[in-house]
Amino acid sequence: MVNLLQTRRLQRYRMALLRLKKMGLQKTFSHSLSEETGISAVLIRKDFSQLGIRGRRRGGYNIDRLLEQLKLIFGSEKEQNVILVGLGNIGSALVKYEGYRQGNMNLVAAFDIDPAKRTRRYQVPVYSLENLRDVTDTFDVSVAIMAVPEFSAQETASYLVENGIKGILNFAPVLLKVPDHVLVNNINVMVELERLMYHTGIKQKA
Amino acid sequence: MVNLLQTRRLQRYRMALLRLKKMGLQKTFSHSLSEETGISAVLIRKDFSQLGIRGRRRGGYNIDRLLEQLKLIFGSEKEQNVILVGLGNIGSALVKYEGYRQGNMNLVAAFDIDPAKRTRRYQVPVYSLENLRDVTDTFDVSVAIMAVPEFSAQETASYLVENGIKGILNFAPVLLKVPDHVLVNNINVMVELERLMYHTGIKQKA
DNA sequence: CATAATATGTGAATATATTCACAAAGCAAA
DNA sequence: TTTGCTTTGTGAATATATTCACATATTATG
Repeated sequence: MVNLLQTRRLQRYRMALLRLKKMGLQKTFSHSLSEETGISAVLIRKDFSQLGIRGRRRGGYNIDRLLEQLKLIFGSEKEQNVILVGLGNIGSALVKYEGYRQGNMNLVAAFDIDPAKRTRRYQVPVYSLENLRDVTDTFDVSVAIMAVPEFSAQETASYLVENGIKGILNFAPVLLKVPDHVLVNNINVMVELERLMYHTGIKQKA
Repeated sequence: MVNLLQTRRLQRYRMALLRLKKMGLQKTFSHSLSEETGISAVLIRKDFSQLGIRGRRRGGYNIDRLLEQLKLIFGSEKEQNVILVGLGNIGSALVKYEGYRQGNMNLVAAFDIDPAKRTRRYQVPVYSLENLRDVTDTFDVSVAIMAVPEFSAQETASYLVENGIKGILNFAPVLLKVPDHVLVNNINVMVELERLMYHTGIKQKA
């Protein structure tokens, strides 16, 4: 019912709506949202319409109601637990990050092969991957952030999947081979930078 | 000529090719690349064809030649300089990151408003944003990584643009308003996590 | 040299996503 | 209550991306 492209947009709507709400607004219009999100007004209306969210022909959309309905669609009233694997540069940054709560998430544990990393210096307990199953069982975790080096990425991913992980946020620049029921989202800083380089380069030539 | 969708794929090809090369292979086939990248073989051939890259009707594609041609298309033989703005959690991780060189990039300086951050503890000099123009002029920088808090993101972005930045890799969860000639790429960890949550949730219900 | 096998290359068909164009609803004001 | 303006909601048209189907080139082999 809701496809991948849409989820991305829905989140943009949500973020924009939260911003507008914080500014004290109570209602909004497809055009304002468009302004705020960069998504065309028609498309916004189509999305809402398709999701069964309806506005008023002149009064626009009620922000609170909208947020509520988006929350329903995104599901997960209850907080969801996440784990983090790999405490390198990116991993350590993510363990210090404080925004999980805001997104209704909770980072419950981190994992690293290096015993030196497994100290109490971090905000969450750090374990060896051997303890993975314990943690996933205890906290009912199905999503993992994976910030491990490229060479061990596939192995780690397979291990995570074996132990019940169904969603992986992967920072390694490799295409992970996982079963169909597992979803991988990739974040690759270098790739994004290179794309910028390429396009600024093009502009110079033109 | 090369659209945004394609650049993403081209980079995947490049990464996969580098991997294959490292494994000692000299030639490859659209099917192998498909296996490696998750992109369909036909689409790969179409892409190559459209870019004027031709293989042999039976021998497949020569990896070195392919890489060379991709490099030509991506342009930028010469190293490009990048700056980093904001030394919070993510910023500090990115300043420590060592992979820029590999992508033919060079992180030349970082910026932060907090004077305490402007020490020599980091691998690159850290300045106040007042010195931005000096740095961009000296190093001919047109791309910036922006890892600043949400509330100052728009302001920072505008300032960067005023000072000649044409590409921004933005980690703040806001849609930046920039002139048409500026390209923004967003990376948002929370959004990606939420999408995973959403989809693993769906699977549970189904 | 003929034949079989393998991959590429590409026009046509299909699928997907987005915009256009406009009717219908709702509010405001005369 | 009528008129006019605004904004939603949506079928149809367009644009974009991907796959199908197959002709064509190339190599290997008997």
